[in-house]
Amino acid sequence: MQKRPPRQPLSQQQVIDLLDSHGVQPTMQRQEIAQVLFARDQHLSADDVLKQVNQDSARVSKATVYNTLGLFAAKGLIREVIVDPSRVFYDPNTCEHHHFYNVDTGELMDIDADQLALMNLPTLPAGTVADGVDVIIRIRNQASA
Amino acid sequence: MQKRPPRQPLSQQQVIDLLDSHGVQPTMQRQEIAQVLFARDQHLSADDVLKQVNQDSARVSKATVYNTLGLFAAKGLIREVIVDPSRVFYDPNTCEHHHFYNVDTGELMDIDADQLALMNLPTLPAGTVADGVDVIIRIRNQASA
DNA sequence: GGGTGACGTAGACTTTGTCTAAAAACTCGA
DNA sequence: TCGAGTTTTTAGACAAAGTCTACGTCACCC
Repeated sequence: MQKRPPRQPLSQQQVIDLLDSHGVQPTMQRQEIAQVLFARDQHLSADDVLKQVNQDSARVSKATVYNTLGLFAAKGLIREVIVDPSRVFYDPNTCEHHHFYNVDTGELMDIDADQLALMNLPTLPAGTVADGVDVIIRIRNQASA
Repeated sequence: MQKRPPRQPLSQQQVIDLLDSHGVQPTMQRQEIAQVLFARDQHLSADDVLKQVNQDSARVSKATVYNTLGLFAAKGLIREVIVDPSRVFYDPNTCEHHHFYNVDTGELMDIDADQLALMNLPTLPAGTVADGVDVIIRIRNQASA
């Protein structure tokens, strides 16, 4: 768990420091991807990242986007959010928090940890350690069937 | 929410009644699929169901398996569980409960609702209604990195 | 210069799931 | 029983997300 990072576009130096501090070599491609991820408080799929990174002619390959997102997640820079069977979202907010997921629109919204408390965490199965707790509140638009 | 259904293999009549009572026409294929789903307390992917239904020469097509699982979920017979980016699991237990998901093994285990309480449900975004709450506790094997 | 290791890449490939068009199976009244 | 209309099933084509492979490039170090 780390402090919530700032949400204005980061300077190149800030991005480099961020990567460095998580033990990630700050290559050009990784910096580009980090810029996109941390530019604003948003939840992006791999494909979103791929499109945004490549929209103004800077070219990063699909394989690199997937590799990098996996690396960032493994290093704790971002968090995978699994709510939609068709794709994984990546969340630059690594503070403890949870999610609303609008089934109709595909929209994903944060819920601050202090808005939703969990009581009585159950004992884990023997030989296992906790890796994280995800709470997803699925919502629908009122009008929809 | 309904009572937890029995978990011994169901008689054909029980299956027919179960489908009927949820407003699902009990065709042969749907009965076969329901038998597999409700045979034991287990979480199956669509592919698991497809294989089990077809293992002893009874033939149900892929399209029908997917259609039927979707129908059963829509009618509240089973519940979709989204924990793994690569596939959806179907849970015959529709009582309120949550899940452990072992990231190392892919194993999915139930947590009874009374083992884990949620406090302070946050207010929903305007114009939306709740559709369900999923809590997933991700766990790893102790030995693994 | 030449070796080494980390990184990036294109494109083929895999897997999960959806779609389409047609066939088969029920329903129900006459 | 016939036949029209509806529902269900089907094979196979298709789509999308993600992975893999084999190679290319670059930095570093001797």
